[in-house]
Amino acid sequence: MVGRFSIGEFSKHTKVSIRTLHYYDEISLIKPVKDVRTGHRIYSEENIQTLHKVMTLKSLGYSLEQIKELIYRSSMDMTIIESLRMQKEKLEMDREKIDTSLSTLRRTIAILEEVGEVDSTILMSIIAGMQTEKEQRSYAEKLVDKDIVDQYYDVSEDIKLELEKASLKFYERVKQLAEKPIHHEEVHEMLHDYFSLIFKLTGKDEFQEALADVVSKIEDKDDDYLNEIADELERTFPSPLTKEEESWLEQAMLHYLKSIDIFSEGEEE
Amino acid sequence: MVGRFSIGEFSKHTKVSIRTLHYYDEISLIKPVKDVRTGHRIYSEENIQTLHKVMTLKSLGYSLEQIKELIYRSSMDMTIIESLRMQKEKLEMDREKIDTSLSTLRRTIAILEEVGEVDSTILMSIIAGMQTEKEQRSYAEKLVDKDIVDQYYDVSEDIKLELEKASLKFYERVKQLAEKPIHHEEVHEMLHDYFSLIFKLTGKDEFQEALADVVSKIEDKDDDYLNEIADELERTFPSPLTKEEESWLEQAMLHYLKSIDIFSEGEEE
DNA sequence: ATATAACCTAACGTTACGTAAGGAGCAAGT
DNA sequence: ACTTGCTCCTTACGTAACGTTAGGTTATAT
Repeated sequence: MVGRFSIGEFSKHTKVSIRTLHYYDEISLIKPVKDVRTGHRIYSEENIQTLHKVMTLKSLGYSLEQIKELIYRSSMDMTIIESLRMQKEKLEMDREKIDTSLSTLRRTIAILEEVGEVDSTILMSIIAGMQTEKEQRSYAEKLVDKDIVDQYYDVSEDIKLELEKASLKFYERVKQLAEKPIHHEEVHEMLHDYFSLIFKLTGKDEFQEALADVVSKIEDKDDDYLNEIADELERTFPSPLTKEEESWLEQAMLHYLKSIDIFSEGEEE
Repeated sequence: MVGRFSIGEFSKHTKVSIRTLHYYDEISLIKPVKDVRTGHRIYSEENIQTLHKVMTLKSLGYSLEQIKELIYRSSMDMTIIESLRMQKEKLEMDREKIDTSLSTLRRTIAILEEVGEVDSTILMSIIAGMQTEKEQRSYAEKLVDKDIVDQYYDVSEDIKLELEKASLKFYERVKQLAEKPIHHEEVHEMLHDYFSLIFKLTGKDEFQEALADVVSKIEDKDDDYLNEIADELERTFPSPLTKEEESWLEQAMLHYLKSIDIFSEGEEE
């Protein structure tokens, strides 16, 4: 007899586990002949071909259920091309997700290598920020002109890294100082450092412009709409600060902005 | 009471399903307080932060088991950087797989759009060939000089497509003609077309050179080794032809090569 | 008081197998 | 004749991260 294998031989030959073959038999994907007397499965040459098709489609990411449907038509016509296109789209989406995750991981690793140890809540919110950059952009475009948004987000990875490190430091200092009075010198220093860096990285004029734009855009919208957006923003991109720290920071910022005429002249150093 | 939510409120606020919250409670990932009287879960602000960390890490591809370990240390030290690196490597591997599958899908779709309908076995073996291009290269490098292998594989997608379409046609014709005598005119024509195209696409001289190299390399090795490789090759990249078609083709090729002096002068047209 | 909404626990379904557990049939060695 | 040992069989639980009933209890609205 040529081309008749026991399940063990078949498994060795195809490098597919016996359990897998049992399973494929069970779900009627590959049904070998059965020896009526012993109940043993007998595989043929044809089963090799079929198994090979299965493995091929599996490597393209198809489920066994889909494979079962595809495999038993003898000619691959226009129906299958649709299925291939869908599979392609699915994989393209998977790839995009992986790409953003990889970018996030690279940047996070870079940050940690420089900074050493970080409060986990803060780090997580930075990571979340990176992971949701695309969504952030769509949100931002609801509030600000697209070219301003582009200008803010289309910067080099290096600059992003600097900004992320700055935010990290900033949040850490907020958490440290949140007990102190808002007119304390260290508080002033912290805010000064933060704004200076932002000015340096995004350009002072540009930042002003964007800010002014946001303010004017916000004035146009009605409150309900703004509350809705604010709510959704909080959900999607939560801050690492507690409610108390948040309101403390708000006070401190107001005080700082009042104390120096922020949008007037050059900052020293 | 500020920041105390029922599970329904919490679910609406975070957009995480109630079932998921139940599950996270069950596996001790997020444990809200429980009203001792009613048994109802009561979520706090802190739970929001934790849930947010969970979602963030999940978006990076971590399992809930891994997340549980990562999440309850307050500072992210050098231990986590290792974990991030591993996750990065994992994603990079995933990405590579997806990329080869996408390339295969693109090429397959292109073929089907041009050719229309195809025998499924043949198409599958072409797809399998595309999916295993990398492995094929490593195998080829065992038999042929690396630069010859490179020369063969490092060609444009267009040329690859041409070759794949040619193989497809070729196999189809083999299956059609396999009954006929090997000296039949159509058989001669088929082999002529096939070799002509290969010569055109890879260059006749280059093909000869590669072939000669293979032959000389093979002569060096001992039979056991060659049989082993041949066996593994058959397993990994099976042909769409049956045993009979295969041996018919071998005869036909021998006849063809004898009938014309293949490596002599120019082919017409 | 009663209807309805919100909550609870328990448990099965999903995907593609891995991993025992327990048993049958057949050969070789003692 | 008995015991190993090998290959095969079926049955069935475990995995990850929930979705989806089902059946029962509590909270809120009328």
